[in-house]
Amino acid sequence: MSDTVLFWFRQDLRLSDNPGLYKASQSGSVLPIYILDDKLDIGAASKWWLHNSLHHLNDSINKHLQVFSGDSATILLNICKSNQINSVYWNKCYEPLRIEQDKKIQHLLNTNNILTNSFNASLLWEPQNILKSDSTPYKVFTPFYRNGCLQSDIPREPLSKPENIQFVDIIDQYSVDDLNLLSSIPWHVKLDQYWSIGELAAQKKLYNFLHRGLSGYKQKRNYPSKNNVSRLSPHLHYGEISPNQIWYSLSAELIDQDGENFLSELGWREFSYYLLYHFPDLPNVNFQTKFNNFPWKFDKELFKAWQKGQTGYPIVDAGMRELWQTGHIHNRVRMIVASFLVKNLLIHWHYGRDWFWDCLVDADLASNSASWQWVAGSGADAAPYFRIFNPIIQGEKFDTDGDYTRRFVPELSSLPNEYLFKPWEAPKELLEKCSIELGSIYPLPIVDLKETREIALNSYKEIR
DNA sequence: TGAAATGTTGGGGCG
DNA sequence: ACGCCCCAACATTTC
Repeated sequence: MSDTVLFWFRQDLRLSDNPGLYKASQSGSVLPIYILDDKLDIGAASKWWLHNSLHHLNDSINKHLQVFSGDSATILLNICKSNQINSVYWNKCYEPLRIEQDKKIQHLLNTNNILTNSFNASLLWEPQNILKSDSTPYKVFTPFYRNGCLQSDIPREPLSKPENIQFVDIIDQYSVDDLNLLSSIPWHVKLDQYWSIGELAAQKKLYNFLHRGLSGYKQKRNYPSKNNVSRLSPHLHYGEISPNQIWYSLSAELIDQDGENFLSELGWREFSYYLLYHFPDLPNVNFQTKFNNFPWKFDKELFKAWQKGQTGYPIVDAGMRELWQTGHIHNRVRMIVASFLVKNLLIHWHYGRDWFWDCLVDADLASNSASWQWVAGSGADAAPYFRIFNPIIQGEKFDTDGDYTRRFVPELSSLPNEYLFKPWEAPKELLEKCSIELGSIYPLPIVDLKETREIALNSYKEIR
């Protein structure tokens, strides 16, 4: 007769390559739980994903998942006490709030004679292990990745799914639906058609990407109408797949230029978590403090136009509408819409951060914070502030055939490529022929690119 | 993982 | 043949 141990699912909603679950299953019968902690801030689209992911997880363990909501520490202690459990397993999270919480939980449980066992299941390299020779953290990606990560221990090899886990149940618990992760307004139903959720879906998506998307990745990943990006980010966020599984899925012959480039994107994910770990203010505070004096403007109407995809710049609007419709934006287009918000509308990156947080199915504190700071120019190893994307040129360059823009801005679909990214320059007759009335069916540009670019550059001069 | 301004070069038209 | 201008094409600098 083995003891019952508790396994606490968090951002690791999978059975394969799950070090905590693997160990737990070797130590006794497993009580698998999920707690929706009331201190966690989760965006609406991400809640939708979580709702579905928990259902998939529950199905994969024959409905043994026990679900709770409230204060993690209190709940854990209560479960352990009322079920005579004296050992708890979980995989670590690396966000500041979690780190702080976990420390307290560990202390609380230990002082109640309950053992705690935690593992790394979500990072290839733990942030505290990668430091410069002067034992301070890296602040630039390339040396972090090349000299730090790649010269350090090779990533842990993925574990198989534990066999024959003995699950135990308790009575009187919530079901996944009781967590109320879905909004009562069914706005999220539109997302259903775009995503398959859960561990199996993540594995399939990786497999498809390796066979159909990886070849030519380095160059083709910049084109939003091509299928050369993995779209694994939401699966990674909830740990339906581990970075280790992705890392080791590239066999030696796949590690060419394209493969290296793809793996380095995992490196950027590591870098974001690394920065967040060493600089816990990253989500809120400019990494480069000189940006604290930047003369941001805030115009509610301009911001709304950006959110709704009504800026009058087709590639920007396509991106913002992709976000609203699908919960996702292609990475190239993320940079374009973000640059437009921060450098043409001169709106603080916090506003963009918050909108993305609510709308993205892959909303992730580390990646979202680091990436907005990158675009704004305020981050570590960020894009220089004066690098300002021109949405016309970016559209012409990266959506050459216009397929992406036409898909999300259908009111312009009959416009020839020549004018697709600058419809206000099209001859009157052509616009009429295409039934496009600018200012009603599609907006005129809400700001002038040249003018706002000048203001942005002059503002930057002020803070230098 | 920029874009615009400025500088340089070289071919062709022309007197 | 030569100088001059124009300007596209490319390179470099600047923001």
